[in-house]
Amino acid sequence: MSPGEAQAPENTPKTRRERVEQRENAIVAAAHDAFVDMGFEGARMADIARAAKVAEGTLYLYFKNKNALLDAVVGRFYERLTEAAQDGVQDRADTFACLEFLARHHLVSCIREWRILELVVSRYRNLQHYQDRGPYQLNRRYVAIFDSIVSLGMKRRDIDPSLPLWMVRDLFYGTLEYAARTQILRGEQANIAIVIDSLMSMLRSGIAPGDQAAVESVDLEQISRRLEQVAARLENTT
Amino acid sequence: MSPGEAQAPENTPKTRRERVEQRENAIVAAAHDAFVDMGFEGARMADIARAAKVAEGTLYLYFKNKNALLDAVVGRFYERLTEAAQDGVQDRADTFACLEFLARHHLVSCIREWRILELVVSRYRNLQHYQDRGPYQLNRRYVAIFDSIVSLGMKRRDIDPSLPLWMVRDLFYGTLEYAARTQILRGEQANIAIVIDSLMSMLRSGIAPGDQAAVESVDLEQISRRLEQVAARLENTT
DNA sequence: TTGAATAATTGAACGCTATTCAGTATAACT
DNA sequence: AGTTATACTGAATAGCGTTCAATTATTCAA
Repeated sequence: MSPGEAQAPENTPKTRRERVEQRENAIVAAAHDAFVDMGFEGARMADIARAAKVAEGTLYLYFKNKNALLDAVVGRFYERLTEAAQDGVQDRADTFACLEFLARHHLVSCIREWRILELVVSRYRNLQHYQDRGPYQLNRRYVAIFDSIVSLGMKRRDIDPSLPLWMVRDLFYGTLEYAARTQILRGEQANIAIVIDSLMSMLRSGIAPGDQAAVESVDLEQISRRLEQVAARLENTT
Repeated sequence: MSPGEAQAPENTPKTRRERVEQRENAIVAAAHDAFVDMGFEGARMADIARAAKVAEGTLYLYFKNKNALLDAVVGRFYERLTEAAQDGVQDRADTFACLEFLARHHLVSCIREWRILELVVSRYRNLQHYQDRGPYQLNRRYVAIFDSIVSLGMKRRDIDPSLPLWMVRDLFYGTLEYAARTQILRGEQANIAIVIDSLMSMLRSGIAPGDQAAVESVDLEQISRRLEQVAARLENTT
């Protein structure tokens, strides 16, 4: 209100909406840290309240219960994930280049925010009514980016259209999640490049050796040409 | 002890060891059902005790705590899984035939005992000290079967030896777990065949269209033979 | 068969944590 | 300033896993 007042939202926000939002952010941030540090069960509502500088009861004015608090934390994770994925895909034309970007992005994000992913895995993957909870829709939105790349790739015949889309998706994200876990368990610094290269290689030509598809189709052409030459000579001779 | 005694362990087992074992089985069975029906958190120790016809305190004589009870339930799951996998692999020579068997076995088992798998995912995948708990070793033993198939496949050059073994493993089991979840979420009856066929196809030749490797290598042989025929005739003629 | 010694079992009591709610303080508006 | 509506508080509640003093069953020597 006072004209010279600098817009410093961190100290004394003026509107009610701002105050509420700021408090919600503080709570979600406190919950994020508590969950990451202690896991879902290990994090106590009392701790979260203290960290957010709020009474325990106040948490329940902002979130129905501990699960809803987790939904909020995980929701923000998916928002970050989706935004970055969208950005990276936009300026890439080639199907496999897009897939490689998405793979690297997913892997790096999963490794960086591994504790969040653990929460997702352990608290959503086993609930019948997961589909009713917030992060489900956000997950759909994230995955939709991948789906559109693959659909387009199938139209372009970069990807075999007879494969079910969901199966390609399960292979892609299933592999990446497992690979991320492997990297985490290994400790050391994670070797992103090897994972991505291997995955892309397997996507392009399977697990058989020597990238046969490419190599042999070259041979095939050469041999075919040679056959025609020989056949032509034979026909000329006789 | 008494000579005419029929071996009926269900009613009045004689030795202490038998009694203890029988009770342990009853407890694990009760825990299994409770976990499957209600999930880990939903299942109450009081319920399990009642179902096993035992006092609550008795559970703690047999298992250190609720987690140890889960370890026992999951341990038995892995034992079943490993035994069947071992059996199926034994009488199969071809690398890809083994992989296909393992894939189908894993997928079918995961779908059949989905609730158990949910427990595994939600309670082990996020613990730092998972490696200390019982089921870790059993999981290793199970996965070792796959590893030995792939290692042998690499020696035989059925599988590209430059791929990291762990990466092939992550692709295999990551894909199958995600695919199992997809099948479960879809409801209906699960379509095992499509999952397995798609996976094997992607393993053999990636996601590119036309199964080129296999098809073209057959063409290659045919053409090569034909070329020799023509060449032979040409040589005879000239 | 006895009876002491040992082992197994019980269930009420404990501690811990998410959640609630009656009471209190703060903001909004006239 | 006074009044109403809104936001906040933290002690009280309830439900669960876990413990342990008391009780019952089993073993085994005499």
